[in-house]
Amino acid sequence: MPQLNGGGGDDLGANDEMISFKDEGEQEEKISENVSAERDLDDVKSSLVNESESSSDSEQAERRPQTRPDTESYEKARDYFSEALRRQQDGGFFKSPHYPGYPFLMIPDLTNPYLSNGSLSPSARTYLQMKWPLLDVPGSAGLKDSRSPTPGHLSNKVPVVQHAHHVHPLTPLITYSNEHFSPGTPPSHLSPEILDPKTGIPRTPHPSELSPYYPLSPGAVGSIAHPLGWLMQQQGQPMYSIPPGGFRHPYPALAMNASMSSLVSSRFSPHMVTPPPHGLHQTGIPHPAIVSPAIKQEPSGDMSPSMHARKSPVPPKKEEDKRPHIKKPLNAFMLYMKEMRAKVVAECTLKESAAINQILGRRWHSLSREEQAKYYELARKERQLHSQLYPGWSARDNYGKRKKRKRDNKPDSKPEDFSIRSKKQCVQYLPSEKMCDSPASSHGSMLDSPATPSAALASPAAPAATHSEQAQPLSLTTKPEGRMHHHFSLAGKASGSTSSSSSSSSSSSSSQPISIPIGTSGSQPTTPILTRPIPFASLHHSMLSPPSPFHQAALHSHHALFQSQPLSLVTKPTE
DNA sequence: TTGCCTTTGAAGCAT
DNA sequence: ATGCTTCAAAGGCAA
Repeated sequence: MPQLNGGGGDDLGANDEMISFKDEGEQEEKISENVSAERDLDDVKSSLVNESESSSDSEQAERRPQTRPDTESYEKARDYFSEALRRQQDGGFFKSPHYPGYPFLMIPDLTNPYLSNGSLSPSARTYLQMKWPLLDVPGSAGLKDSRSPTPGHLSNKVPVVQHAHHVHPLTPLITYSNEHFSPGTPPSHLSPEILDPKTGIPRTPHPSELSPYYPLSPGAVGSIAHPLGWLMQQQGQPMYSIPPGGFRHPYPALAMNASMSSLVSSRFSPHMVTPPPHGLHQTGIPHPAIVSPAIKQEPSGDMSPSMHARKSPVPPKKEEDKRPHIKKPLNAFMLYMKEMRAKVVAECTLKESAAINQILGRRWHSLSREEQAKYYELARKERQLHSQLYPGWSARDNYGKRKKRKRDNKPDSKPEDFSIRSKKQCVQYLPSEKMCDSPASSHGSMLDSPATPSAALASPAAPAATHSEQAQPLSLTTKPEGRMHHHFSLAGKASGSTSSSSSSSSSSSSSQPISIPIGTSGSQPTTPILTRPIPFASLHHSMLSPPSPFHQAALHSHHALFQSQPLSLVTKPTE
């Protein structure tokens, strides 16, 4: 029932494909997925790569024959993957926790839908599939830092080792940590130290600095770090070493904290406070979210991180921002990306994030509400955790830290620039996407997604499911033209806008923005900027409680909007 | 070496 | 209240 989609109806059209895909199709999906994925990738790639080389031949050549070192590993991964699939089919894999990581956070919430349900939603399976295979990959081990604890060691069974690019499924929760743990990362005991963003040199923060961000004592904070963080980290970044011991301990604590958050808060402290055994992980580790840019850049070198970090005396540069850079919590899609990226990467040789992200975006849309709901909830939890960890933090703190986006360029960039940038015109691949996952891509999900989250918020566990049910139908309706739902904010994004304009212009579309194949073919043209019909958020907020009615209403409105002005392309004038 | 590209979502800011 | 902007991850690529 949850998935009305089955009945989906017309709208599903797009969705249908996807859904079917996922559901039982998973197995098939895998198979087909590989194919499709490759195609998608190829398409994307070609598009991205650009016009210059478009020949399919070349593509193929690229794919297979090339035996890049990476490729090999990927290949292996694939093999494993296949095996994994088979196994899964057998059911073996399912047993393991869907989200290995979740448990940590969610432990408190055993009831939590994610975990609780033994049954994995199709998507969940997917996750596993992806994850496991990768995890298993022996070859990948090589990638990882030798120092990293052996997989077995780390987790019972969960092979933590992944391809360098692969992120542990759990990562999401840990996300904060990624960079943190980079090789250069200071030893845990140093945790209190904060690297200077610019220099990368560790410095000791003033208490005052910390206070806002670290409600807990610094040490405490370290303990807070997401347990998985370590795992994740290393996965992502081969180098940073995971303290062998560090790992486990923290988890429990973390788990409690994270999920329990408010409830457990009291407990929380005690755990945190606990002195770290080795000094590392528990206390020593800075929360993942706190990142110093410098760290990232550190060459993953070989040096043991600890040595490194400490090396630099830390000339406190405190000036500008003393505050450690606390990253934003990942949103649902980002979490999804983290998980799936590995899979996508494994499926094809493509490594470009841009291309991969496009694919992921499509897939995201193709996910069923339930599946998406999971991520939304996860994201919600993550935000919650984040807020707890960093009560004073606000997204705005990070504003301006990230280099500037193109936005800066925008002004500069004139039409000409567009052409330049146009390198990736989305439009190009739109057509190709056809197959892809998602025609639906843009449209339907948009509605859902927002909805879901809200629902989730309303009631963490239940809502998701419920919501999904309702959402699905709705989404169905919405579907198509909807692409627009997309983040129109893109308009805002300079890049998007610019490119879009360029693309549109190139394709001639400013006038016909909609040239985009709405339903099937098109996925989202990044280029065209659509106007957003209704702020979902607002709707949700207001209507959290009444799900169905609300959704419908929302849909309708969306629909209406869409139809009325389905895609209004906004060419984003560069400012 | 740095930033772009690309995706969606969340949050903040501006109007 | 609405819309726009920035940032989150990630990794190849371009300048």
